[in-house]
Amino acid sequence: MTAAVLPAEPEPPTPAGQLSKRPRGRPRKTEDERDDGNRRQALLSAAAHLFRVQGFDATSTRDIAAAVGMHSGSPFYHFKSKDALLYAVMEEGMHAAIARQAKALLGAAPDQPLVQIRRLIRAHFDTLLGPGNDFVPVMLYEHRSLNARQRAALAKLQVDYEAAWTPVLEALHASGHLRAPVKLSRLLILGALNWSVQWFDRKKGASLDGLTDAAMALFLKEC
Amino acid sequence: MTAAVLPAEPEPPTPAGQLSKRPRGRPRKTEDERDDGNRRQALLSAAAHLFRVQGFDATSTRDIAAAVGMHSGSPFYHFKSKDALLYAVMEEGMHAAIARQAKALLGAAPDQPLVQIRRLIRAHFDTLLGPGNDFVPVMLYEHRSLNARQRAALAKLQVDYEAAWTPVLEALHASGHLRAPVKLSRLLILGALNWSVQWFDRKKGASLDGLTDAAMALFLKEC
DNA sequence: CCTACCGATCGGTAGG
DNA sequence: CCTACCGATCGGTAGG
Repeated sequence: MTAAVLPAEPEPPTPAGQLSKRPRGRPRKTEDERDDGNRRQALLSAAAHLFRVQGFDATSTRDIAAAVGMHSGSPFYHFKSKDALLYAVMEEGMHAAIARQAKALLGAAPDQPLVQIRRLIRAHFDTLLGPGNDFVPVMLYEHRSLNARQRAALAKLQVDYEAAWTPVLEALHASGHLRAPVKLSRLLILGALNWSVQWFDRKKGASLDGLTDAAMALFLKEC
Repeated sequence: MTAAVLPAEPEPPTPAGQLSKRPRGRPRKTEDERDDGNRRQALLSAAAHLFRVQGFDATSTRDIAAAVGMHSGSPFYHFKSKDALLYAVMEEGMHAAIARQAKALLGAAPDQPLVQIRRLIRAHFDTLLGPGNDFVPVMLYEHRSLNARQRAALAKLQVDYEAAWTPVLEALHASGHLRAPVKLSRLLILGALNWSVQWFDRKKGASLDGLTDAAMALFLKEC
């Protein structure tokens, strides 16, 4: 976890129409301006971690505030509701996942679906199980706590993410490496990977490469 | 869902210090005493359904009481805490799952691992997706809400359940139908199946047999 | 971003 | 199983 224990001395708010003992306007951070979007990002990371470990409902906004050295009401200065914070965590997770996936596919030629699928799987494990990657697991397991509007917005990102799998699976189906229908294959494969969040233990020394090998061996035929 | 829609007419509250028009004491059930463990079971079913649809934290004990026509404090006559109710739901789910699995395996000869795995998969889909089977999905997705003691007790049942898969997967590995390591295969396969709870839609006309076919085709080699 | 606080909800209980 | 209630927690806010 990266949440600061000692907060960077947040400046007291200057209320509307009232005298403040401090200079008006944005306080001139002498040289370093280390807390611009910084506090917001700290809240996001702390929330992602706590939501993942304890669950959304079991985590109070006070917990999150304390994790970054704020007081109980302060998170609402950055996020208008606990829900909005949850949504922001998930959105950031999906953006990172899509970027990681696109990057992974860059090195694989389109006519090598076996290489592509391996990279997709490996990138997915990274997103789920990589150190500090709490954001997507939260999305997978706290989906229900979103309202309809938020869910719809996230669904678009998920469609984008999963869209990358379809042509690869179709190529594998055509070449005989995949026997099950493409759509069901995608659902079952992603399910198998997603479930790893429940049992994978980083400390037990298992490697994401080993996991990827096993998944490849399980899902793909040799021809 | 089996929760009564029309609750059994919970009598209007008799305010404090006022005479009740009804006889005191336990009402004599004329002949049938149809609600011995009956109310308890009704609570279990209603809780399983609500926990599955809304989640454990988002379901209040008042919701559950209302679903079976009780008043807010009454569930605690049957279960000493909300946690205990959750645990009871999961335990009942696991007992049913183990029984269903054992029954499915009865008809398959030990030397036919392809038949056995198909039956294991089909029984698992039944447990997860069959009509009215809310209990095991609750177990899969509300695990975190248990305390350590309850989690340990359930873990034993899960070990029992998964134990049935190992010899079958070993036979398939030996015969070349399975290429990935047995233990990782079990984890990945069960994950793929468990995740179906997230996307399977009974109304869309998909059949559990079709799903089973797809899973077989995805996981197993032809030889 | 802090202080001080509110209103609502919730699990649980005593006593019948 | 109902009545009446309590104590605690929690998301959120006004005002500074």
